[in-house]
Amino acid sequence: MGRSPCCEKAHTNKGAWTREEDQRLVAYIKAHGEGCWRSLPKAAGLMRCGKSCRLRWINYLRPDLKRGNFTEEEDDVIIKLHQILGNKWSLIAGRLPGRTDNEIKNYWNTHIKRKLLARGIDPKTHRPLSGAAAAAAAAPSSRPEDQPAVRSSCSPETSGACHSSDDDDRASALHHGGIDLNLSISPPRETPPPSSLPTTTQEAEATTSSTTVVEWKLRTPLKENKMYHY
DNA sequence: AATAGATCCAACCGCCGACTT
DNA sequence: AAAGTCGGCGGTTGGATCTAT
Repeated sequence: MGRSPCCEKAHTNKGAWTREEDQRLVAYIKAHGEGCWRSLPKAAGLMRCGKSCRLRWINYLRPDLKRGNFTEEEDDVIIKLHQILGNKWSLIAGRLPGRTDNEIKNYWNTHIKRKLLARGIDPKTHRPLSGAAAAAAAAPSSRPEDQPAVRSSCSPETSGACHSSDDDDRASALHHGGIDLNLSISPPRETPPPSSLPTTTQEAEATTSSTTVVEWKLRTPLKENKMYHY
């Protein structure tokens, strides 16, 4: 069946959000709450697609976001959950308060894949790599991006079946992988726990209240929010 | 200092399932 | 039952930034 576009593309902004747009979106959601994303842009005076507003709010402006570098503990949780759930980033994010699916997905693709390869573990199956592959992955000069299976873990022709085959592998991976699966999964929480440690002074201040977080985000130029892990 | 290549991540795209008409 | 709407998800991309030469 045909499907109409989610918005009038000719009259919507695209690309990076401006501070003013952020302010409008935050102000609107503060006043009216989340929901009805389709009508939100017009109501909030934004020339944006509703989907774009939702994404911006969920991935960046939401006051309960943790932000900052991932901890070793979070790394382990992500790895273990990925072994069980596969690329179900939203489910994984649901177990990591303050983290978004997009953030975890990016972090997986840029850091954890590499980390697992360095350990000689296939990030897709969580099984030990074959000898040659492991050697290649462990070689200092070989970056994970150079491994075809890494850049596109699911080829276009297999993407549909990607998860199911993963799921098949996953059960046996529980026995073959070198990962401790003693993971106690707590129910998803609505708000971040008090132990959500900020990683910067700014964040430490920001975590004092949701409002403060939003205000800090709006004060801070977009690119200064970028965090690198060198 | 210049610049080419590598890396990171915010944002977009298209698809899907649930729900409504 | 069919068609349309909407929110949500995962994959991908483009541009900014960093690093190496």
